[in-house]
Amino acid sequence: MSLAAYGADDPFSEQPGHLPPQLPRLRREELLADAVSSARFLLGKVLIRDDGGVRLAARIVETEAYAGPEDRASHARAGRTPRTAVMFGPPGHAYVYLVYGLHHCLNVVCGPEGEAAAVLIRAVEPLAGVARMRERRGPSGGPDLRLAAGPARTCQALGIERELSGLDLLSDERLWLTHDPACAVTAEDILSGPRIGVDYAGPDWGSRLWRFGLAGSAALSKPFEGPR
DNA sequence: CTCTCGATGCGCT
DNA sequence: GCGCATCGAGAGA
Repeated sequence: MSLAAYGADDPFSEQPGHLPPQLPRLRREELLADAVSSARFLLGKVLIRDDGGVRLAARIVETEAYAGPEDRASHARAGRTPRTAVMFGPPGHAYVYLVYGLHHCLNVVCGPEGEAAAVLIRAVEPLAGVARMRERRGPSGGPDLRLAAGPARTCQALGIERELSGLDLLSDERLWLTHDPACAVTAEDILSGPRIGVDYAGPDWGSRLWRFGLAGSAALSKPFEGPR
């Protein structure tokens, strides 16, 4: 994958009005599958953010699957509430929430309408607009490749907060999902492991290997255990 | 390197 | 009122 393809090395790439390469958006039918399939599918897809005219781009390298109301680790476990209503809607919308009172996390709603399945975006590799991401992350941002190595770091780097919850990632002009062949991932490069921070869900739902990551990426939020 | 702990807002039981 | 799909600073080894 080359940063140059996104104009990251172009000093004009972060000026308002700069036109990014036209990558095709994901289509809604591509997100109709269950949460586990969708979590794997989203690896290698490119998230684009229009941050007040500054174009940010990042490759998704880590995800987690959340099944729906029956999944004791999912926010949908309490049923449809004002906060989680978007999860019960059609696939392709963003579900953004505040956790621990200070951090935001981004999910992609997937599966048929009413299922309330979703995929948590846990880490991305910066592709364009790295200077802006660094500004947003502050002095503890670390190396470029680790600017968005975590679900809350991803939201902080991309300027994603609750006001964006509910937007349609397949049509919105502020945040959307695209295909880029240069960023594609093959099945044998996908690692899996237990979801992070969901022990409260009990031994069954808490131990499912529903966290997925791109082998070899320096942007993973934490290592995956075991060989391959 | 690993571990512990505090920050902090709010949705839901 | 409880408890969180996290992060970063600081201490110790």
